[in-house]
Amino acid sequence: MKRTHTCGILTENSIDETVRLTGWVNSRRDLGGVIFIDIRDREGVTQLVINPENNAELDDACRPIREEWVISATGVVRPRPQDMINHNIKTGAIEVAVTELHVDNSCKPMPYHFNDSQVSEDLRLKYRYLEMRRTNLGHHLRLRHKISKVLRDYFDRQGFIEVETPILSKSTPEGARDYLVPSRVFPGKFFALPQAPQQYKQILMVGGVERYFQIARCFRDEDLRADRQPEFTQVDIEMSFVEQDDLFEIVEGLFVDVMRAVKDIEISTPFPRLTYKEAMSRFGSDKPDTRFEMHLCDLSGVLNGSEFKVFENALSAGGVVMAINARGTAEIASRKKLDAWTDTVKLMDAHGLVWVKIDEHNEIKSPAKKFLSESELNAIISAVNAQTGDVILIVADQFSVATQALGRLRLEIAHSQNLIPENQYNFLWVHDFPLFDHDSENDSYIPIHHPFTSPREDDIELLSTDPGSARAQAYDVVLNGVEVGGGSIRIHDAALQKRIFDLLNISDADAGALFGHLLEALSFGAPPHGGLALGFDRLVMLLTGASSIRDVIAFPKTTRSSCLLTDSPSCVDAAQLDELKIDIRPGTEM
RNA sequence: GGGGUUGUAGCGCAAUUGGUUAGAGCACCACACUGUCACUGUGGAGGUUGCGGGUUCGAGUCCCGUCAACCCCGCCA
Repeated sequence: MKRTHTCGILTENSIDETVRLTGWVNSRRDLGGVIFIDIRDREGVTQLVINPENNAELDDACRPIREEWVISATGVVRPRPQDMINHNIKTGAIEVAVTELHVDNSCKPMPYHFNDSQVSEDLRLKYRYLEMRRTNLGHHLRLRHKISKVLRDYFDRQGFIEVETPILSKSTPEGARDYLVPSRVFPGKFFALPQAPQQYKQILMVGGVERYFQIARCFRDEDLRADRQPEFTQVDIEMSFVEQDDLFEIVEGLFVDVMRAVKDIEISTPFPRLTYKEAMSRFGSDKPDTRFEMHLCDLSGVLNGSEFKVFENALSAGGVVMAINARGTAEIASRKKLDAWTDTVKLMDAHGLVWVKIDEHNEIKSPAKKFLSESELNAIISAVNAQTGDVILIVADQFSVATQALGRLRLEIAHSQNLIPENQYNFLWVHDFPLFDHDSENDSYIPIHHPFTSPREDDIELLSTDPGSARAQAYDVVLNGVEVGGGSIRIHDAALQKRIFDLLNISDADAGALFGHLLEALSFGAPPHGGLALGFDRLVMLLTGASSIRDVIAFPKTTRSSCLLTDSPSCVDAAQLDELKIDIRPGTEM
C-alpha cells in the first residue's frame, strides 16, 4: 500500500485520520513500555508512537529497528499532550499512534552520524547517497533543479531554443587541457570532450538558430579548486543580430527571474558596469566584490619624486604605488599579522608590503617613516582618508602585480574582519577586457578570452599598431566577487578572423586544420553574433551559500579528479586497450 | 609542477614536550525503563595510531620517504 502522506505535512488538521507513512528511521527512542520512532522522508519528520504491550506482532516488528532502516507505518494521527509539543519541527503538534508496522529494509550501522556537522569530506564523497539523504545536499539539488527550471522557462519565453551539442568533440590546442577519448574505428585518433560548446554554438548561429541556449556539460583536465571541477555545467547562450548591450539585457532579465524565484529578492537592473581597467584599479580584481569598500588608491601621483627607494624604483620602472586603507585594524595589526599580510602580497608576486599605522594616540608608525618626508606621509594619509586606528597597506610594483596583490589582501582582510554583509547580492559587469595578453617569453600574443572574440570597433586599427592595447568586446558577469559568467561578441567576418590568427601566429594551414569547419561556416553568410556562458555550479553555490562547488553537485570529484564513490578512474581490461591499439608504458600503472 | 593543513576505534576527538596495558563520548551488541524527541541508566565488544623506513633501551609523539583528503600559487582560451 502506498503512503497517504509525506512526513512533513501532518498537522492538527488531520487528527483522528488513519494515515500511512513511509521513510527512514531518523531516530528511535525505546523507553521500554513505549517506543518513539521519528520517521523521515525528504519533506520532513513525523513522530511515531508504539505501545507494544497489547500487540505482540508490533513488538516483534519494531524491536530490531535502528537508524536509517526503511519502514512503513500505518496509524492514527493524534494530538500530543500539550507539554509534549515539539516546536522544532513542523509536525511537532501531532504524532501517529502506530497500528501496523512493516520493515521495508534494514540498514548497516552508519559510517557517520547524520547530525555530525564535522564529518570529513572523504566520507561524504564515498557515501554520497547518505550525504543526499542528509538535509543539505538534498536541498541543494532541489534548489539546483529549481534554478534550471527558471532558466529554461525564461529562455523559452525569450524565444531561445535549447540545442544539444556533441560530447564527443574535436581537440584543439587552445585553452585548457582536453580530456581525450580514443576512437576504436580510427586507431591512434581521439575525440576530445568539449571544454565548452564554443564552436558549435557559433555554427548554430550560422545555421540561423538566432537564439540558442543549453545547459551544457563541459570538461577541462586542469587542477582543481574549491570552485572548480573537471566536469562542470555551463548555461551556454548565443544570439544573432545583437550587440553587447542586448546580451547584457537578456542576462540581467535572467538573473531577475532567478533571484525572484530562489531568494524572493528584486534585484535592480541594469547592473553596474566597470571596465576591466576600472575594476583592476579600484578593486585589484577583474571580479570585484563590491559588498564592501576598501577601494584601492593610486598613490603614484603624490609620491612621484619620492626618494624612498621602494617607491622610486617601482615608479621609475613604469610601475605604480597602490594602497588600501584597512580601517580600524591598527589594534589587531600586530607584527605577526603584518607579516602574514606581507606573505599574502608576496604570494601574488609583490616584492613586499609597506604599512603605515595610525595608532590610538594618533601616532604614525611605519618602517618607512624615516624614508618619507612629512608631506609625503600626509599625502598618503589624506589620499586614503586614513584616521585614528587605521592601517594603510602599500604595494609598489608593476600595475598588474600591485593591484592584484592588494586585491587579494583586500579580500583577506574583509573576510577576517567580517566586513562582508550576508544576504546581499551584488551583480555587475566587467567589460572592455584586453583582447590579448602579451607573452614576453615568445614575444607573441595570446587571446585573453578566445581567438574568436571581436575587438572593439574603435580599436581595430590598434591591431596593426599596438595589438597589446586593443580592447575586446568581451565581458564577465560577476556576483559577489565570483565570476559567474563570461562571453563576447564574436568575429563574424572571415577576413578579420584571419587577421587575428595572423597576430596569434596561427598559420593558414594550422587555422584550416584546427578551425577550418568554423572558418568555412563564417564564410557562408554568418550573422553578427555573440554570447555568454554562465557557470551554473558556481551560481548554485552562491545562491545556496555552499562553500564549495562540490556541495551543489550530486557526484563530484576530489581535488585530484578522482571519484571516491565509484573509485574511478580505474584500470581497464587489456582487451579494451587492445581494441583501441593503446599500450600503457611499462611502469606507468599505479 | 610548487607551498600549506590534516591523517589515532565505524565517526568526531584526547593521550603530561619520547615512558606502564592508547582513552572518554556518539554509533554498535546485551539488559533495564510508559512521554521521549541528541531519551536515560548499567554492562560489553571494538585499535597494524594512513603506509614504509630510520633514530632510540623505548616512538601515536622525533627524522626521512610515501599515500590520501582539503586549501592556495601556477594552470583553468
